[in-house]
Amino acid sequence: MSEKVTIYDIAEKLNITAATVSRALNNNPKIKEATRELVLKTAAAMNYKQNKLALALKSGRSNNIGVIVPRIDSNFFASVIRGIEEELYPHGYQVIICQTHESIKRENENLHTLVDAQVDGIMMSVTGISDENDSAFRHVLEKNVPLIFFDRSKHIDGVSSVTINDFKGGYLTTKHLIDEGCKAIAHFSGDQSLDIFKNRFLGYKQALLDNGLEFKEEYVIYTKSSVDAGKEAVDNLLKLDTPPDAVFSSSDFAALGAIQELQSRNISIPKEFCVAGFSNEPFTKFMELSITSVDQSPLEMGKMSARVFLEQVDKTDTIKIEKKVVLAPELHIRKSSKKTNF
Amino acid sequence: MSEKVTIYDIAEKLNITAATVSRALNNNPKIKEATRELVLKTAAAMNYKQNKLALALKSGRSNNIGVIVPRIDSNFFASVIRGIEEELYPHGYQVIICQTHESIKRENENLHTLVDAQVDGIMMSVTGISDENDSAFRHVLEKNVPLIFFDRSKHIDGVSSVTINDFKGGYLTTKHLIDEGCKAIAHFSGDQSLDIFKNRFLGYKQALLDNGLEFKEEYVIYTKSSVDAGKEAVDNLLKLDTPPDAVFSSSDFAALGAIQELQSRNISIPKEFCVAGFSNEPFTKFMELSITSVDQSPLEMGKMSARVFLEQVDKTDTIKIEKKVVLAPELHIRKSSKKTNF
DNA sequence: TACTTTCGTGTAATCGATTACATAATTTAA
DNA sequence: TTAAATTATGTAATCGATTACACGAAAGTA
Repeated sequence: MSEKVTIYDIAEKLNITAATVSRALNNNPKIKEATRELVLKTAAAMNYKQNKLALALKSGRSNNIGVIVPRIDSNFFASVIRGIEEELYPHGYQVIICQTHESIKRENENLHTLVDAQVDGIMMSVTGISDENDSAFRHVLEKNVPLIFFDRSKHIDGVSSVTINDFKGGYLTTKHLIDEGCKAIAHFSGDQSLDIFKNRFLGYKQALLDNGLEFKEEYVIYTKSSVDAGKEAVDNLLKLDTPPDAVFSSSDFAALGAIQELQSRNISIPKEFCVAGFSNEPFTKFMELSITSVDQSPLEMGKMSARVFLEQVDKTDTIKIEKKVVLAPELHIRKSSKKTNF
Repeated sequence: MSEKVTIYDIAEKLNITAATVSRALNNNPKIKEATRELVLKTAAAMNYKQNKLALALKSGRSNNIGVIVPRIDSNFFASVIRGIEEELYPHGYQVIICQTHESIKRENENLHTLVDAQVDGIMMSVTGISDENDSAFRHVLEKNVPLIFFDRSKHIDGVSSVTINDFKGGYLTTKHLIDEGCKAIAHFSGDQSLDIFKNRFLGYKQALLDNGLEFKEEYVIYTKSSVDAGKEAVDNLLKLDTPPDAVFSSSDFAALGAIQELQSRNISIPKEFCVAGFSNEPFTKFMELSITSVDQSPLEMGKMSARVFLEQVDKTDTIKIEKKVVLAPELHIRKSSKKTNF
């Protein structure tokens, strides 16, 4: 059933050598036109398909690129991957997916596996929990495999990145809450060893200071990105002597939890308490009480990452390119924080 | 920078041949224990890494599997892929992602590309729009590449599938609406050339008949899976002489659209009108008016697909295996359809 | 005509690993 | 002690494509 046809089979049939067949198929200029046409016709007739594995071995390029994300079943990461796939499809690259589940060990394994599989490039969102050990990343770079961080980035020489301006995202959102009249704004942060959470926090803080509001350490709560974590965080905030009247959450899920908890206590949103999230998860706009959130344009981020990869992949090795692309965040103001009239 | 170490380098250093090195590394029983240890030690010292591409060429197996989905940025498909990846990770397979965007042309291209890349198996959710041309699928089977359909399946000899019992899902949901006292239940369906939509419809119809309700053609509306489509569909239903008092939607998004449209008309849910969806998208449980929906256990579906693949991949070619796994749907009853007390 | 280019194709090495077969080394049996 | 059996290793082909180099034939030049 369906014997594999090789260039040797074509060569034999035409009484020429495989070298000539290869040249004809690759549009090598030093081949007679008549021969080329004959080979092409015969190849088509015999249903020849190039063996990519042989090509990959010979060339050292697999035409695969690897993508490493904490998990794929999150709207954000799935959208980024969609963008990557769409941008790379016309160039003939296949996208290999790896998940870390926020495990450094898994991240390192994935990096090594991808290098071993000789992918032509790696795009990833790092798993943050601080590890001093960059050896897996260095291993990638030593092998001259282009490495690109998206969203969650790290400072490593030779690595390009595509991120959004998280500082600005935090700033804009906080400023918006201030403009709505909020006086005591809390913040849900994530693991600040990750730049994204650090910068959202810094943007938040700066917006407070620039607008004459006091920054209170007790208003900053470190939460996981989950509904339950959001509930618990609000619970803690409301126990304070002077509880806040708004929260800017680095996570939409935590923001949702906050809203659910506030509603269960009959605290009116946005009248008594405003809530804003981050990531613009689909549900934020679907809710009846739609949730204000910062869009990270994941699709664009994926496409941009792919473009950066394409730029790097064919450059001569001599010049080390390191490109930092920063996308603009976009604040979507919705009911959860809009006190003033629509 | 980081020369690639091959078995020839190891052989040279130890004054033996590459064959011996290969055997030692592969735990071939006919190698002297001392030699094996020496090779292993040397390989480790030299930081040897097996070249997967060479192995793939020699063995004809790439250790990659392909997954084709309409789009990746849907919670359902992303979760299935997550399941596949997690199940296959311990077995050393890498997962290649392809999107069709519901285009048959793209689907066929992807199938050919994956076969050309010599993946060891393909798992996919078909793009339904009726095409009589099964040649791409047959091409896969001729090459002896295990092919597994999940969720959206097709009847093709030699192809295994993992689906849920959509008929039952439709039946259960409709029965539930009847039990809540609904007398005139409408249905939003999708492209019925896809079994999933056909079967949900049939389950719906059967539940009506089994419970003495009239089946009305005019209550069945074919919609896209989008919020706007749901709004429009409800709009049309309400124009009928005897408008329905409930809808079972094959899409959560259309169900959401229905709810939004009903609410904008001040029709009370679930008191005057009940709504149920399908897929158990995350937002259905997040809404204040949470939406009744059928869970398809996508994670389990992915894992199961992977397991079916693993069963098939090593079987001798002589026996043709064709496994049909049908998972049970699970109805999640929520506020949008729960008239009676909680 | 004789000599140099140019053109088209063949030869053979290469990418890195695996493995059937051959052979050398060692052990066992007689 | 010698033949037979066993064990460990080497030799070389193979997977399928690409490509530097060699070479014969055709074309151009003097």
